[in-house]
Amino acid sequence: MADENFYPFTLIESKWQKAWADSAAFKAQHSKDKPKYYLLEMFPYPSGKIHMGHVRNYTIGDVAARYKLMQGFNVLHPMGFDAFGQPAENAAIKNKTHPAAWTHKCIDWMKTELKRMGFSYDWDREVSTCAADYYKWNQWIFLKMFEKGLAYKKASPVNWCPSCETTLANEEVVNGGCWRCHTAVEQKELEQWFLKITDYRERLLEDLNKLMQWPQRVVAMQANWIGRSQGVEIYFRLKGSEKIIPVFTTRVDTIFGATYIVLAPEHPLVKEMIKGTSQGKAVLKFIDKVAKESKVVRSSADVKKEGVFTGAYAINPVNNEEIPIWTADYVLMEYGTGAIMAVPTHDQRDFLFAKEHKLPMRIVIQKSLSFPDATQISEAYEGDGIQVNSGQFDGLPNQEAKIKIAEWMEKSGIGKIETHWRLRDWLISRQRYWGTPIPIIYCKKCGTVPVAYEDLPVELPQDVVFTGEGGSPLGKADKFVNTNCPKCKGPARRETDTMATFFDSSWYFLRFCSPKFDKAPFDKEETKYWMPVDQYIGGIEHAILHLLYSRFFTKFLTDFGILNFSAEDGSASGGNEPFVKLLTQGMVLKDGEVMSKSKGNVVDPDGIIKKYGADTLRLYILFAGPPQTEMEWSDKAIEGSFRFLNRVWRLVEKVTSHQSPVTSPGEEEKRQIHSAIKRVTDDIERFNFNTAISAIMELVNYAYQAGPTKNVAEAAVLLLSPFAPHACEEMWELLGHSGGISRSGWPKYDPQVLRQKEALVIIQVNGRVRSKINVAPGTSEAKVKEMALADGSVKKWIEGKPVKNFIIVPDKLINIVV
RNA sequence: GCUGGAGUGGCGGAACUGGCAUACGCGCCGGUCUCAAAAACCGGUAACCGUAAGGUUGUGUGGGUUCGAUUCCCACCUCCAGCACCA
Repeated sequence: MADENFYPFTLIESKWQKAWADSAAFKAQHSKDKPKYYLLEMFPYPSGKIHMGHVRNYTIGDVAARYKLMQGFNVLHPMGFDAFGQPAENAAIKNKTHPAAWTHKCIDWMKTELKRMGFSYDWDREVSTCAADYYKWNQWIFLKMFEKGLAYKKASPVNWCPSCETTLANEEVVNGGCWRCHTAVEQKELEQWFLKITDYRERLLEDLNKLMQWPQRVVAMQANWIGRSQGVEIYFRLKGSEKIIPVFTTRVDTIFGATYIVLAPEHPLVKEMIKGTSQGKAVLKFIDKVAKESKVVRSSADVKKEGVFTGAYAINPVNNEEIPIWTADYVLMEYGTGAIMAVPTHDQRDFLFAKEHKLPMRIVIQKSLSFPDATQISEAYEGDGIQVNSGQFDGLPNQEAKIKIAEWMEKSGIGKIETHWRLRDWLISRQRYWGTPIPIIYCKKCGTVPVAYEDLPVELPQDVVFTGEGGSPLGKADKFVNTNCPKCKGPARRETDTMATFFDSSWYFLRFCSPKFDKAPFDKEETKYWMPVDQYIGGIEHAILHLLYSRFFTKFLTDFGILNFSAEDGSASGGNEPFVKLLTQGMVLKDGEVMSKSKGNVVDPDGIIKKYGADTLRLYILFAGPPQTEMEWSDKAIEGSFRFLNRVWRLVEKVTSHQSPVTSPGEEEKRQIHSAIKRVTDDIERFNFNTAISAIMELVNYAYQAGPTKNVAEAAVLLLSPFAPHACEEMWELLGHSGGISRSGWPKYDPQVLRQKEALVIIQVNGRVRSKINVAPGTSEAKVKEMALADGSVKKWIEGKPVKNFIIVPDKLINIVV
């Protein structure tokens, strides 16, 4: 936009982008003379264009990075691309190009766009996960895990997306569907590679306590996902047999109220126990029916619980009671032991089921002195109380009984105190081409053999055909598949699955510390200096997946002796927690909805940059609201940010062109400047960028009202520079400075200046504001009291009423109670 | 159901440890400049009563603590997000 009414942002922005690149202004170097600050934003998947979500994420990070740089920190602020993944493959099938070509084109374009935003990245450290010198180290890490038994292959039912034609990790199944295409996920029995993340479940849970500076909800989500539950595994015996049915419960205090047992329809014992009984046919029919139901339907809460009696009985080991064994769809094979003891009086699901099928009930926890009959109750009582009908445990509070019963059962050998976890091992095999080949060779003689370290990388072959007709494309690349066994040198076949891309992103923050290191995934000395990441910024959608996996990687790499760093203050991350502080930014909405092509409500950053410049876009996206919350994009409101930049520009013009006399700054002006410095500094520290910007606006408004001076202009430009760096560099130069604004130091405020000459004291009568008076700071209470009582409008309110009390907050407020 | 969060003008939002509710911006209204417009600059803008001075009400709802509550406590409502027949 070449309009004389507006400042020439197009020229200015390209000028400074070039200047920063030419002078390597943001190059990070290991140095001992300055404190380090590692600021990281989640790297993007190179889908082509950047969207407003990227703009917001990276602008938040850039302000923090530039601010820390001005404060004199040695800032590491890198950027790269999470470049493997399925969209590239889909694009290849559709456009008849190669995934590599498509990806590289996207990366080039995204880089151009990121540079156009003026982000202060050290581009010398750029990494792409699809580059052989990156994924080589994926393979290297995998081999280490294989050696230590953390990577293993096993046949098991796995999540299968029929549309993507690949397996999925549990973390990638969202509401029973594929996280990417939402197709309903099926179960399939396959032999697949897993990572033993369950070995780290205790530490992954325990160390959440160290993450004091993470959003609580992310910590809660991870704890939830890991899902520890403590209880007792109870051994019921099948009547007329030596077979044991283990049952897991967190409420062992209710064991004396167990009136029946329920097995999941898939439970292997079910088919065995019905052999030759009259119930056999009905049970088989039921099992068959459940098997046909999809997982989604079966787990929806409002569906009525169904089940049938198996005809068999179990012996409750605490009282040798015979209780019937049922099978029902509300018991899941995947959780616990696939069998439950049912206590209808103290579990609502059991209650509903027992009522429906007229099964017996017995109260064993009494909530008050009144003792309802089990036939009278209308719902299960799940709260605390006193044990009844519980043998030698009668009369104990149930929480106490829980411990005593568990200990007693363990001692008597009829149960075992156990901890159950929700977290499962991480399935990483993908039947896809565009990923890291798993460095394993299958030999008829030697079995599963790892590729030798010196033979890495196992390169992805380029000449592969993409038909989109299913099956792993690598499986059809004979040249790739057929190889020799590293051990016996005989003919062998390569693994044709590739790694899930979350493997790639689980350690890229370590690679950034030494992106060109060629002896290991990273240089231990460099990670020791730069790690942990001081501030990590990204979307909430990674609260579980990426953040949990990265924590896992950091822990085992430390255990392997490959990684070694400690947090400087020791508090946030006493070692092996990768991210000290986490900020999850909110989404950018338009018309109350997420921007999407199908809804036609996408605002393209490119168009905004053309119209107003990158500085305006940066400023607006931060000014619209706090970074953690959702923001509503407004085409109208962004003009306010543009107007403001022009207003600052004209302020600088006035100061430089009119040669306004350099007067020594007045008291009030100094106070305004220092107050703004304090507010902006405090707000940036807390990531309250929206209020930081409004503080600068107030300073500029003051300058217009009081008459602009060089002092005010310089302060405003310095404070604004992390937000609108191009315009501020230019204005800084116009104001007669050289050497770049990012090296000019962050302004400091003087608390002395902030001390006011006069304090405004609010006078309240009975808690309501009635008047205001100015007093000298530190005026005695007696004097203030006297002044308040003498105030005309106050007199009116206290007339004829006895004053009961005075509340005085020095230099701030006085409340007269009448 | 459990977990985490949010509810403030016409709109986005502010109020850091209880002390002037609505800063800053958008929008709207008025003015200055101009032949006119754009741009800019200045002023006004929670609701209600009042010409005004001034007053009353007001931060999802209902209670409580306090001299004083958007802020703390209790109960509830609504919305968002995550998990969930988890035994």
